[in-house]
Amino acid sequence: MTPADLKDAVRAAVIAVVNNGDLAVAVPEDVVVERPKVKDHGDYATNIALVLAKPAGKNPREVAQLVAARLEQAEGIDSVEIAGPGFLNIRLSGDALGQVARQVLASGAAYGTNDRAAGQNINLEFVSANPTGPIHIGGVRWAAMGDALARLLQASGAKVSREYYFNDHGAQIDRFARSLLAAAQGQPAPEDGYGGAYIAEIAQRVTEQVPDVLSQQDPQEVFRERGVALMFEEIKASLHDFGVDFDVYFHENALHESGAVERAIERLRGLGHMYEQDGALWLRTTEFGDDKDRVVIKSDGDPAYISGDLAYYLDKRERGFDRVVIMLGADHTGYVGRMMAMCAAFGDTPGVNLEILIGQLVNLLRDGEPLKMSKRAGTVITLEDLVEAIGVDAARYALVRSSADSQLDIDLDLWARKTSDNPVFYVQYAATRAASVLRNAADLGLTVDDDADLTLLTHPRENDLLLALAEFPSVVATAAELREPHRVARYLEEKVAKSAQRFWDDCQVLPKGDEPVADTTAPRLLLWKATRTVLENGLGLLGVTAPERM
RNA sequence: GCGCUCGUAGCUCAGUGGAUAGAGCAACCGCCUUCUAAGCGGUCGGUCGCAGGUUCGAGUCCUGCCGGGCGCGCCA
Repeated sequence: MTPADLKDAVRAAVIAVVNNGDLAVAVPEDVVVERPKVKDHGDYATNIALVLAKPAGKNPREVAQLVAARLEQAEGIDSVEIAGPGFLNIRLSGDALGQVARQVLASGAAYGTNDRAAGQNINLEFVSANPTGPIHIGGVRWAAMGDALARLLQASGAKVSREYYFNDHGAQIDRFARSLLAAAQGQPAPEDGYGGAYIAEIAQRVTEQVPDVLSQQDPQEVFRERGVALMFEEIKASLHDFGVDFDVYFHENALHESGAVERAIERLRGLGHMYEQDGALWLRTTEFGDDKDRVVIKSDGDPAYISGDLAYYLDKRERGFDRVVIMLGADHTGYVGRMMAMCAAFGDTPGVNLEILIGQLVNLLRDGEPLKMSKRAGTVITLEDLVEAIGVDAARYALVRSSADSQLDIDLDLWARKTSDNPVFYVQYAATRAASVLRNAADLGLTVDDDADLTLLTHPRENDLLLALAEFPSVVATAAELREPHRVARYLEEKVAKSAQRFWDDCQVLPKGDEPVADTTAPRLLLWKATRTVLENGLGLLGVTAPERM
């Protein structure tokens, strides 16, 4: 009996009461079944009676009694109590709960997947850091969270394309090229240019590739082209080492070279949303809620930055994506209005066809002090720095375990620690304990028996753990739907790992010394295997490994 | 000034309108001759920034105010 099964049972009970003529209401499509906070309130609770009371014109406790009487008859349900204003507190029969472990094993690596987003074709763009330098800490949050979200959406049945928008067009690239040239000539960085050791390094590599670069006719062009390519490879490589690979690396330049920008502008012109003023071409975004209209082609004839966004959005839609999701840093909050207006100008629905997720900034702390970053001083903290300090698993976990809405402080000392203070180690330790029990069992010649008698799992710790495992699919679905991967991390930590550690502490599994094999050994082994499966699957969704031993 | 966002325990953070607001850390007290003590149990700790409103019910939704962050260019 999973929560989903229980929902069906509750709904069936309501239908029965309605068909019986005792209740005159429309049966809701979805009913809420949740784990009560207080243990005395049973395994699950539903507020269905409170929801139906008003439309039914009865008081909630009356409705509760009608539904409870039916629900109590359902298979797998031990008891239903009416509590408080009209909650139904439900207790499952021991066997129904134990079945969860068997279901986990039957699904294996697929346990937790769901079809809530089936049929959606999603384009997920994230990181998209400029190719003018290494990926710094701001982009890393999205690398971890975007990749986790992609995995979650896929686990919910969506088709997902991970995409990286590579801004290799425009003035910033010129500044980058000038900076490389200056470095190669042994001159200081230009006033508006980029500094730091990586500039010198890239300049050096370009010089190695083209030894006579400085005597060529247009050396800056050589530095631009080769420098961008080298930076691009470096960014791709460090993301790959971080466990993040994209399906498409889209070059902004392509939009300008292929005529896609012009086509997008023509489309909008045809829809009547473009106008000329002061020698520039404008998009009337105010018509769609933006606070000012936006210049698309500047009066000097050059395309403004937004022109690329127009063409890029249209391109994504034409490639067949019905949902375009873009993850941006807090320094891009000002974009949202114009992007949504643009989406509407194309005749699409903002919030559905286009979603923009904004993530707040990340601070790194060492010895309780924030690490200050300065591009000028070259004290930029990069993805590699973070990985070097705490490792890929800890970095990814730290970055996804908090809501993107809140600014995040990452204490490097804490996350580098190999103790239980460090949340990722806490979860991984639970996973290794599960692995170790299974390994030790195998050494004793005990295999996991799918037919183990699960009614023997009656200990409160076993009960808690089973309830935790049963929640996994709905946690995955919710996290995907709300675009909140942190829900998975919190679930693994606070529900699964916690329950598993307690289970370990109170419920011996394997015989010690000359002890005979206990009746509980087989069902407990099965429960451990199910636990290991959920931890593996859950950590996998976050891009974090589940080690066999530590 | 306008817009977005955040404000929950000493600290870092959970809590998609439900019951007595949770977890980890920190502090203090316990539990290892036996499957990993890298763990477990317990104590302490809160006017959910403030004030109104909506609701049977508000940390959650609405309004105003206070405080922090970010953004408001024919830059990209």
